[in-house]
Amino acid sequence: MVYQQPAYGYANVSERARQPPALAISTVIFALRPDPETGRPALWLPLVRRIREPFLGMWALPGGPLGARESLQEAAAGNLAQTTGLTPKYLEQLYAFGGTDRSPSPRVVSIVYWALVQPDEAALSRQDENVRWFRAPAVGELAFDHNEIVGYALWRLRNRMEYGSIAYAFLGDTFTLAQLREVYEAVLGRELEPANFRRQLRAAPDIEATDQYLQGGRHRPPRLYRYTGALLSNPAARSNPATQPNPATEQ
Amino acid sequence: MVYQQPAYGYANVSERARQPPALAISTVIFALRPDPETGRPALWLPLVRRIREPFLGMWALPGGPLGARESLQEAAAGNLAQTTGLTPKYLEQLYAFGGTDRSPSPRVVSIVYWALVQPDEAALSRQDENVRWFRAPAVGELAFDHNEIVGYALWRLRNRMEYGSIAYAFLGDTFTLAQLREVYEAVLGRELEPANFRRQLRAAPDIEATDQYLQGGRHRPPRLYRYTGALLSNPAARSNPATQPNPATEQ
DNA sequence: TGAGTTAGAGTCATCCTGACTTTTACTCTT
DNA sequence: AAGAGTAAAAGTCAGGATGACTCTAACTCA
Repeated sequence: MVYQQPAYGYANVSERARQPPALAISTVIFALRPDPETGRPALWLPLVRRIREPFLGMWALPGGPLGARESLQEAAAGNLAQTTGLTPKYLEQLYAFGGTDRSPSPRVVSIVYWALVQPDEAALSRQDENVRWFRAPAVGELAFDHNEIVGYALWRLRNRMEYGSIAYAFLGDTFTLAQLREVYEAVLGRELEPANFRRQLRAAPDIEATDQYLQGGRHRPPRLYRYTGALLSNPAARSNPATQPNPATEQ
Repeated sequence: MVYQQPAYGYANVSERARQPPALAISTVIFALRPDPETGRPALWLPLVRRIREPFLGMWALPGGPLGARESLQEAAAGNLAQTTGLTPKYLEQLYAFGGTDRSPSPRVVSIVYWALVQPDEAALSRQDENVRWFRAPAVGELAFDHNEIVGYALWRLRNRMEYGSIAYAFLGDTFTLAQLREVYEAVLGRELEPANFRRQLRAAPDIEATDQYLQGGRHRPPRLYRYTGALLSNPAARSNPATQPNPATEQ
């Protein structure tokens, strides 16, 4: 509205903005760990403590700058490994947050990723003075607009769960149907009928029964299953719509 | 993996990267206009011609830099109005593209939005030597990675259409059920049963029958309807999951 | 050996969906 | 003025999916 500006020009970015906004990559990490009260699997996420101003001492999402030779995805993965020691099974872009008032003085645009890790991996992760796991969604007051970001990530997680193959990212290579159901229950926040859940999963195409059973329980040993489908849904990984035939012209 | 880096530090961005990546905002705009062959509504999108290197002369998505006092959303809307003269009814973030090789030399991270406009508005939009509408998905070879971006936007549009209240963004304030069905057909690329479509829409909560009828056709005049629900689903606009009651503990 | 526990299969009424038919209300042509 | 043409709107029906529930199988522990 103010600028007299040619139609399109990346090259112009630095000409105009004296202080171009800084770019940061952050990640919301989710894992299932037992609830201290009920003992049942529940959602947790790790946060790191700010060791400099602004918001010094407060908890925040792990993150950092974008390396010159890293893609956004690589930056998220790399920074995650550094700050928390985690290498997630699932890592996908969540949203780019770029409000003008989300950080004092130098303006920061954050591209936020969200990750899902398996419980055993989560148990290995570093935990010290500056890294701690919190039970979602009760994470207290966070630095910047990170409460809003965590809320949005939770919403997306639940949304994806309803029509997506995302639950398997919380689990190991093989799993019982009860374990898979507990993932759904923990994320969706409600109980599911075990019998109906089993029926639906038997109809799912890319879940495959192994010939192994999980021993050790005080009851009939459950069969182990394996997921054979794909997990990620990046723009690069999606099926290409442009090459699909037009059904309206067929038949 | 290489950097020795404190846990979290936005302030570090400029210390390390000598040339911090430039930030650009682009938008994929969709509108329904008649197909020149069949005359039925089809998907179109406007592109602008590059007037400088790189990719000089090629078609590209409208876009530009991020103003210092603009949010990302405002930047997308403002740039849209400048380059194409459009003020979309629906405007939402699509994805942030940040591969290291998507633009020659200075590296550019693009935060891409997607917009839906009504046909009458689209007809008003500027169209000249440097702005032209293309029939999706046949847009030819575009600058940068914009073919990939358009493909992803199309995929998202179809995905949203299946369980979303997005179709109304293509239409005016009131519309007939046949018009709404044509929107679905154009986007999904297949024909729908008019009778079943009607039944489903009668069951939808936020679609409301007016007492007006569209005259002028050579047949029984159809009733006009109005959409009363919300369109956008930004992180800010979503319903907050943390405040929702837990269904498992009810009843 | 029997009680306890969960796995896993099966039953049944109900809702939703796709495919189709019928009736209504308008315009255009003869 | 009457009938043909067209699309709107309502109705019908079979099949599939879903939610709630019951019953049997297979293990462990006291």
